[in-house]
Amino acid sequence: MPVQKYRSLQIKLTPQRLAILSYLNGNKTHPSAEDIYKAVQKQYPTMSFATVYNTLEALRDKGNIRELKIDPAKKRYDPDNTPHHHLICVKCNCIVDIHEDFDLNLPGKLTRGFDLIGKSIEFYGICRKCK
Amino acid sequence: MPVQKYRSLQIKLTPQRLAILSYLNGNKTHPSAEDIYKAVQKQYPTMSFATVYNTLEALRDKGNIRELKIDPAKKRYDPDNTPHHHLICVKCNCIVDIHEDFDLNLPGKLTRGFDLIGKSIEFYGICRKCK
DNA sequence: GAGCTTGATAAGAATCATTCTTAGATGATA
DNA sequence: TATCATCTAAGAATGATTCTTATCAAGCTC
Repeated sequence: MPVQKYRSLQIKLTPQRLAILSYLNGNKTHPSAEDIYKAVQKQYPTMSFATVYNTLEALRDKGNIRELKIDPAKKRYDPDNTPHHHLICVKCNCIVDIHEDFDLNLPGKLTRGFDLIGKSIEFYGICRKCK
Repeated sequence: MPVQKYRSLQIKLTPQRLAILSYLNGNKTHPSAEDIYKAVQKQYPTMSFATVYNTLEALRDKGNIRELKIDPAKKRYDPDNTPHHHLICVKCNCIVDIHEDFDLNLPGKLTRGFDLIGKSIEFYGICRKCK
């Protein structure tokens, strides 16, 4: 596992954190804290939920992962921090990435004095499995 | 209050429900369950949280309100069920409606076998107050 | 390398929004 | 008005997340 790669995160690299980073690296499944806990626990049986949450919070604050507001029941995390959008199944809540750059700008008269930061588009539908 | 207007909802119209509907009618603030509870409690001191949730669930299932997934800490409800998007302050979580029809289509090759239902665009920024 | 300081970990308690349960009350309809 | 399905209220239960506390480890300074 390329520890080097994580140096730039500027957070202390402990074995638990490396295990979480390794699980997230290249992961396309948008896991919840519980998903991550369960996966990493196999390797570190003493892993605690608090460590998972602390690490995710640190990574989010460093801009390394995105916290998704898609599932009202729980937070989900997106390790892919290139700009992209999501296609979500309204039945099973599964999420698929959409790597397409939509040329979309908010007309100046509608910004209501906001300093704009970004945008996010969610498409809703029913996935193949749920049909 | 136009009780007539709510007949089409096909739900039993009790005083508590009418109070909730009246609070929601024309409301542009995207309230949480707690906001609604607090507001309606003034009129009905015996109102319970369960009634608020039950009513919101019924209204949502009838398509009369939208449940917003914008705030990870709590559900928020949008009484405006005409198609529109949102502009959200990342600091105070305030939400402003954007009534602009963006011509936005997901290319067929990206649908991954989903039956598409709809889309939702969120713009993020910092509002005038929070600057 | 020893000691120090800061931050991380583990375990469980605490919190908070939401959902469930139950018994009793009320609206809708004929 | 009688019937019945549904609603209400109160509080318990749930479940994700956050907080607390006591250790422990990493990385710096000397």
